[in-house]
Amino acid sequence: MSTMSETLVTQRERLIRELVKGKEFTAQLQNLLNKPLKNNGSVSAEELAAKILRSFTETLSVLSSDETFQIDGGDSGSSVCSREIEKKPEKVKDRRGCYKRRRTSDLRNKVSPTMDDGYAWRKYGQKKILNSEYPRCYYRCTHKYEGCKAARQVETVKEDPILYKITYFDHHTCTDRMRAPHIVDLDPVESLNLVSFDSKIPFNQDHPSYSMINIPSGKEEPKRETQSTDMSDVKSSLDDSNSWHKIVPMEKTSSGYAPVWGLKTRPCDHDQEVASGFYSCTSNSLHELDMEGIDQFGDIESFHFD
DNA sequence: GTAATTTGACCCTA
DNA sequence: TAGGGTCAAATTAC
Repeated sequence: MSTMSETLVTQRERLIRELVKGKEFTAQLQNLLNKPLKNNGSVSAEELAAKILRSFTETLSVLSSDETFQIDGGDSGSSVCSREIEKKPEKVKDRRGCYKRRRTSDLRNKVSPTMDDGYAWRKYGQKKILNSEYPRCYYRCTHKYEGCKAARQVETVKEDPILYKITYFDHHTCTDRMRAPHIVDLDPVESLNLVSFDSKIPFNQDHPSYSMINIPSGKEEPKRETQSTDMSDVKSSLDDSNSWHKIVPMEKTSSGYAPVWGLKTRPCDHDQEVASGFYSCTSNSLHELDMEGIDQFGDIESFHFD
């Protein structure tokens, strides 16, 4: 018995060692990728990639060689257990052991004025949270039963009830995006920053935290207060000097509110690069939006900037 | 009829 | 043991 626990400890140590190595190699690779022209002389990107691969292969081999660490083929969060199939005669099913709590390591947080990120979500629960006046809503990907493990939790931000705090778990393995904007294919946390078709605030409401085009979409929430179905309305809304702000969500910063992002290939003088290839512009006078980029369904295919 | 949402119960974990 | 995550029957919407 003690031999078994000793083996387990050894296995754990190996796992931790390998994962730490993998993390270090990844950090080095990231460094290299940030400075592709300035190789620091120590290791090449190829070598690092090979090391990372070896490290994770080793980790996986440890995991798969021991029953204790068998990777659960099912859902990391909830799962339908065999007990359910056994159809107990009791009115209340015994669900003990039916699900595991979702792991918290692979989660991403986002505060957004909109819940919509282009994916199709199915709500499966809602909970009142202690010391919070707003409930937390639980969603999983509509394609869960096709194997997609993505899930998210949505909460109204206490300090700013027009905003949602969205926590994403796992990544979509399904490819279906209900009505995704065709700008770039990013993680939901990123992509929901780009364009949204669903908001808590009616178009033109003068709230400091954000403003954006309220483009009609195929499936709307019934509670929508206003929506424009005429693209000329959208275009006219772009004609004023704040047009850029109309399509760019504003984010709380230490100095007030600022545009969060913009997808541009060519920055202007006012721009700050907020991520590689992404610029946020704080000027009011600027870039004309090419409306040809918006198709008849309201999907934005591309933006053209002057 | 089917799909989505609501909601109370169940159960895991800190 | 309380709080929170998930299940699943009931209800609602389409």
